[in-house]
Amino acid sequence: MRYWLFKSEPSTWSWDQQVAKGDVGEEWDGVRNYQARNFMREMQVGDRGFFYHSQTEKAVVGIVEVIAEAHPDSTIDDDRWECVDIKAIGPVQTPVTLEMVKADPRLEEMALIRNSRLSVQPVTEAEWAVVCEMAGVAP
DNA sequence: GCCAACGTTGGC
DNA sequence: GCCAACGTTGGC
Repeated sequence: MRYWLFKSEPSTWSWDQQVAKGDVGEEWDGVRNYQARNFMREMQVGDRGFFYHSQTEKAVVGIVEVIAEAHPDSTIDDDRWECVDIKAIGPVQTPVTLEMVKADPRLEEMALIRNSRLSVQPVTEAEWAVVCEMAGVAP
C-alpha cells in the first residue's frame, strides 16, 4: 500500500463535504497538473491519504482512502485529465499544521514543504507514521 | 493583498 | 527547442 496527500482549498472542497459523501466517496476532479495526475495514475484501491486544507487552515484534517483508480475526469471534455475517487475514513484527533510539519526535521523532505504548489503528492511510509503520530491516529 | 515559485503558452 | 510572458497556487 502507498500513501498520498490530497490538498484542497476548503472554500472549493472541504473535509466536511468529503465526509458528507460517506462511503460513496467523490472523484478528486479538477486537477490540471501533469505531475499530480501522474501520481493519481499510480494509485491503487486501498491506498491511504491525508486530506489537507490549504489557504486558511494549512493543516492535515482527515484520512481518506482511494476507492477507484484513475479514470477520466468527468468535469472536463479532455482525455488528458484523469482522477481517482476517494472516501473519508475519519478525522484526525489533532490537525497537523504546516507549521508543525516544518518544525519536525523528520518531515523536512515532504513534498508539502519541498513543492508547496503540488496538489496531489506522495507520502513515504516513514512520513505517514510521523504525521499520524502527531495527528493522534493509528497509522 | 502581495509575492515567490512554478507550470504553461506562444512567438521566434 | 528555447525563452519570455503570463497565469495560478499557496504561504505569509
